[in-house]
Amino acid sequence: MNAETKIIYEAKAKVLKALAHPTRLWMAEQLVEGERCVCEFADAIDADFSTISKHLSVLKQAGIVVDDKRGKQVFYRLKVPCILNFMSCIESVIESQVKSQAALLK
Amino acid sequence: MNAETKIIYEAKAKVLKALAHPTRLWMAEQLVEGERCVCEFADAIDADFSTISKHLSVLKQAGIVVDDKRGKQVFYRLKVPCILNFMSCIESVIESQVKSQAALLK
DNA sequence: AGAACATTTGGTTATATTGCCAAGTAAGCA
DNA sequence: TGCTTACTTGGCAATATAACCAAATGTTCT
Repeated sequence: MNAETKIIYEAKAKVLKALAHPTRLWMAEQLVEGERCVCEFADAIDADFSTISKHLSVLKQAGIVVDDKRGKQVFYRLKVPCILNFMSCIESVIESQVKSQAALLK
Repeated sequence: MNAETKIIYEAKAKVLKALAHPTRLWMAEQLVEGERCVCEFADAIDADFSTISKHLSVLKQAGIVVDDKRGKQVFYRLKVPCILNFMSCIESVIESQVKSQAALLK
């Protein structure tokens, strides 16, 4: 792995890392259906407002979402909408794991 | 977000987390082309043998790879081969970021 | 059986992440 | 202008991750 490859994989990993948290992943998936304001996430998630804000900031830093302040509210939406694409793969990983564990119980 | 949803997103996040490291992501992508033994990774990656082994163990725990000991060597391969699918999306996130940054320089 | 090789595991330290609280900012309303 | 609402930011403590070294395991070769 040369220096350039390393930089590329660090960049890719950073994007994945941003999504690799249950709350952030859930928020990203919600955004597939359209923009949401921070208050809507705050209603749905049992965590401090500041925690939610920080999670959104991680997604923003990673280039996954963009924010848009309108009046008192801040709306977030997906910058690159293809995130939905990989969830089916993640789900098949989990499914395959569940099957392996079930096989062990036999 | 109810308790069940939370568990599902924790499981999904765990898979993403396993891939969210430059070395592990690179290894997973290498495996798209076919199985590799630990020694092959050790040749390509500038890190301790034990570090590489631990990374592979994280991928295994997450259900992304399976291992297969043959003689003295241990071969790893993808358990669920669709990982390639999401890299194009990650790449477009990065591309979009590069464009945003380029726009700022104008 | 003992040496050599390939890999894993345990232990430690450095660093990063998470989540809460408290304080700060910015917009709209009284 | 001051109050309230909607967030963001800073700071801190708890926990998780990462990398290395050293030691352990399992396999083949002599």
